[in-house]
Amino acid sequence: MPRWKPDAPERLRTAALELFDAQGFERTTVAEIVQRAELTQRTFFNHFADKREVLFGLSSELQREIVREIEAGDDALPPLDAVVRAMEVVADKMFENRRVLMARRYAVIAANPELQERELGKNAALTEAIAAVLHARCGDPETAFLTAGAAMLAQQMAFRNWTRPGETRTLHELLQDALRSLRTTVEPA
Amino acid sequence: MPRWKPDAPERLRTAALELFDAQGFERTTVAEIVQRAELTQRTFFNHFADKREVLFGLSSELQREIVREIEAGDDALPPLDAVVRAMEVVADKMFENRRVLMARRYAVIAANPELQERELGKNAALTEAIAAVLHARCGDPETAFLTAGAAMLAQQMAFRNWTRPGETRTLHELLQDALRSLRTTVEPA
DNA sequence: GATGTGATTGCATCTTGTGCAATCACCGTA
DNA sequence: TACGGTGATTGCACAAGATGCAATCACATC
Repeated sequence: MPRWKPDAPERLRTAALELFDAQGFERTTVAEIVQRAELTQRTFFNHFADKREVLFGLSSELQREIVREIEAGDDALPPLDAVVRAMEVVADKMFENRRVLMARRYAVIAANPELQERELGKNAALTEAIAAVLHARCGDPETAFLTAGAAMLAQQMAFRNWTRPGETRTLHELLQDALRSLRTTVEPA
Repeated sequence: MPRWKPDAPERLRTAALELFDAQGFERTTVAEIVQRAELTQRTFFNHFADKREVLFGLSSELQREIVREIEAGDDALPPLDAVVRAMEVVADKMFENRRVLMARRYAVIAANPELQERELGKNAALTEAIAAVLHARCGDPETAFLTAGAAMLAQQMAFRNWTRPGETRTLHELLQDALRSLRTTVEPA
């Protein structure tokens, strides 16, 4: 007989998502989450720095993968294309098979300002990480930052569309579309 | 004899900035802030939704002004130029004369993740507001969002440089530079 | 002089988040 | 088998942030 039921973090994550989905983030207390997961508050805060963080377990892995993919990618590609290409690869690997889950999670985040802020923070960290890789690879930090920011803009747009109900295209395709749109939008008249 | 010393919100803002600057955001309690401002905690939370918000008094005005300036601006300009132009005008009006104050505030924000998240949230709200104006004016919401996002990217870059110690160019100039860099960066090879 | 308004306050209470010490199944080793 | 170390979990006390509600009282209005 094991001392504890296994995989506490995952139990907390699913309990939290279910409750947030059902009653909203603010009207859900950590006490409720840990009760449903059969754990204690102290354990919750052992695994997650704060209440919001329970929704962002994938983001560090996402960042690692994208950085890795850029570094492994084609050196000859223009930087912006290289980054978006990496995003496409990672999207296929990490997102396409969990579309409904991601959409549910995204809806929860979209419904709450605190969670949106956290999401923006994660995106900003990812932007910096991408900029750092580009800086190391090509040169000038400003160009690196702008390239990373532009890629993230395309990613945001693609992701929004991907989670829209009724949308059937893959995130991969939507990323390519978004990059094209971005280019024609920014292009000097 | 007036019942209270005047301008409670402003007293809270300056007290907070001074303390955050001196000891950092996390090591400053609301109790300390209100003591320095000769008010009570309850009054603090009457004026500001939370502890962070005390640093973001300008952002609603900023958003109003930028939106107004876009609406009043030259209709013939390409959208991205129109937005950046509006930002330049507002920068001249609201920022150039408070450079040191803005830099101090920015340093405080840059030193704390919670404040950075709030800043990102304000930026996102501004992006949406700009996108809404463009959407109303030109058409397609996706293009509007990408244009707004691109302009904000340039703004972020310009602002970073503007608050760098030793930088002497105006935010206006830096915005134009940033837009040029962005265009050459995103441009297809 | 009576009355209503609104900024401020006090108090009770809830929630989030942290530090610290204790528990005890599990694992490797003698 | 016995023994000791490890590490995930827990309990408890407590600081700080945040909210609801009722009370105060200078000021403006009539």
